[in-house]
Amino acid sequence: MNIGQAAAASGLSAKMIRHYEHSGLLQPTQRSDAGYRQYQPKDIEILKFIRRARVLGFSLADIAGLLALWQNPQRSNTVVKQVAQQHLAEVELKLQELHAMKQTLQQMIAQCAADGGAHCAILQHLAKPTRS
Amino acid sequence: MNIGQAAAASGLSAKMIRHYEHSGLLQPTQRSDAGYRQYQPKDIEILKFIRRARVLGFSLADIAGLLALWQNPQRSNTVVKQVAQQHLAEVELKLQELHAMKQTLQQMIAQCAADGGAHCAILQHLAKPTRS
DNA sequence: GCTTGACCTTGCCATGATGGTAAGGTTCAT
DNA sequence: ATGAACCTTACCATCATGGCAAGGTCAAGC
Repeated sequence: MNIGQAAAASGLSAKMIRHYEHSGLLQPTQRSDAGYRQYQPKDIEILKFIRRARVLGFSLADIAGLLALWQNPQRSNTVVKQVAQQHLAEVELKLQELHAMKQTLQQMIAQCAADGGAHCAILQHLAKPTRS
Repeated sequence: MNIGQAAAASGLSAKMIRHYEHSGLLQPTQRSDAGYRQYQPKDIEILKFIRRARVLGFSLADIAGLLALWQNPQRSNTVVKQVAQQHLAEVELKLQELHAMKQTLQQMIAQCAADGGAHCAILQHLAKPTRS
């Protein structure tokens, strides 16, 4: 299986698969005589694992740790849970920040007449916020 | 007023103020004989404007546009509102994505025993998700 | 006057995950 | 044997920010 097929099968881009290998997240694969990377079904499972973790927002550094735990029969689920909880905390923090942005933006937009005039509540707020 | 004081007064870092000038967001300021940037009270207001817009998550490109509108007496608040609405839409999109991550992470974490054993619902989910 | 510390200058490199592009080699089907 | 579709490496770009290095400047105290 060449990298293009591995990419299609895993949902990653070929570009990223090469990048993951280069940055140490993946073990270098076997190569064909011409130097093409060869992927086995087992490799595809690893690529899918990475993709799912990326969808959940885990960093590549986190994923490196999760992959090592996954492949270690002596692992402790306590460690895995800690990694996930730490990431969840970061996600929740960003959610709060974005929520605050959303609230303020909505208020500003609601106060803007949008009648084509020069008076603008949004610019006013940015220039000298009345509150928040 | 030197850049350090301008930074303290505006809440930006000196580094970023230089960067904004370099990237065209800010007009180059006057310089002292020694080449130090000199900031007037009016400049501080601009810096504060930028900082407030950054807190709301506007990109530097957006802010360049907002600044130009702010300083244009012929502006139309319709345009300003469009910029804000576009940005709000992006914020809401990211909120949705993060919310989905949070949901899945919470489910995975709730299913993880964390008893120090090797069995791990989190890794299981990443390896072969049952659903979602 | 000279030293010292706190400030300023420019310029380069790094982050994190991803995309693009370029220049070249391979495979396969026609 | 030719062309399309694939593969290879290597470099550059994004976006906003921080860090570091090497050097100039200013003000206060001795």
